[in-house]
Amino acid sequence: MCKTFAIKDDDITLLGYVNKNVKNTPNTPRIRANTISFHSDASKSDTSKSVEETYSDLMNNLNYNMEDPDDFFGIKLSDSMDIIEENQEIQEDQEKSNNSNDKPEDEITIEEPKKKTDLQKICGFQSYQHIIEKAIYCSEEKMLTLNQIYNWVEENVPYFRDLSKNNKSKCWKNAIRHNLSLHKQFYKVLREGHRSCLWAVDKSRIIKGEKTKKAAPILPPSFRQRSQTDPISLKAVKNFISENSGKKTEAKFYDPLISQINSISSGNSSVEILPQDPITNKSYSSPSSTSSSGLSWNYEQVNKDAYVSNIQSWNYEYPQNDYTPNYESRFLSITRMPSQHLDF
DNA sequence: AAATCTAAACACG
DNA sequence: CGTGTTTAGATTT
Ligand SMILES: [Mg+2]
Repeated sequence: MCKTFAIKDDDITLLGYVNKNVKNTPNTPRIRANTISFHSDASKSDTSKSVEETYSDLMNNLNYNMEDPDDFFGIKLSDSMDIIEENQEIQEDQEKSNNSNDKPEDEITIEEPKKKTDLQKICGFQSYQHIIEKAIYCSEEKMLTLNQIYNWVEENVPYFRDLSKNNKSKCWKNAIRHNLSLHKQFYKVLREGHRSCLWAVDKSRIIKGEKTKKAAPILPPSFRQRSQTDPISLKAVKNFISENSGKKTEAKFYDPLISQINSISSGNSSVEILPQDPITNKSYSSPSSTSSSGLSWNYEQVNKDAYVSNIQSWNYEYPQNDYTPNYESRFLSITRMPSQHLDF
């Protein structure tokens, strides 16, 4: 169902910024750019197609209305221009704040960072884990409640304090909770008579390379959420095509059951069975493992009969939740943007 | 490939 | 509704 044509040539990687309503992080827009992916209905892995072939392959498998040449899957060319300008502003702002970054007065001792991560540049801590550890280590009892961690952060990390002042604490507080729960070095100390627990740190609880087993998801491909990266304007695509005429593309095939492209391990799939998508009547192969969110898992063997009967029980009503199926499979998306952009 | 970030569903008192 | 647990897609390293 999904086929990714990554443009291979190093010199033609750039299509443009499409970053306005970054769907995946709507509250924290940031810059990105880079490879183009054509998600189409093509069913086989191809390599070395020309850009033109790739494009026509894409279009032949898609089903959409081209009547408005300025409108491509909800994004208007004019909006694309706005997007570029906004991104330039964002970049300038970031450079400015980087340059004018004299030491904040609330000095906290920070260990010499090994890596300069984005978070490091923004707030002085390498990751949320580091922030939480610091907060807990700074406490008398080496234990804090969630709310005390929030408070420590707001008192000691100007960046997050400012976010809170502007009513934008939802994301980082969520991230704190997420990290507390997810990472094994943070453990709970229950208290009698209190609703919430204390959190403590024990780094020896970290188990490196720990894997989680998981059953293969049983959901019809058509119901699976598609990439959330932004669609781009048709005009931009056409420009790209004409500018890169004849150059070779590399097609990467990936299983429709799994949407995180960069995590699919090639392993020999024990799950050859697989399903035909009842809508397209196409069949797919499945990778044996994927990882996401820092967790990795191996798929358990899927029983064919069970799988088939599951398929037969699929319900093709349009669901009303967020996981709206996208039968058209028509997204043309851009991911991983580098530092340049193309004018279109 | 692995780690991290952002977002959000969901449970529970 | 605040606290916790999880899943997941995107991004960074
Ligand atoms: Mg934990």
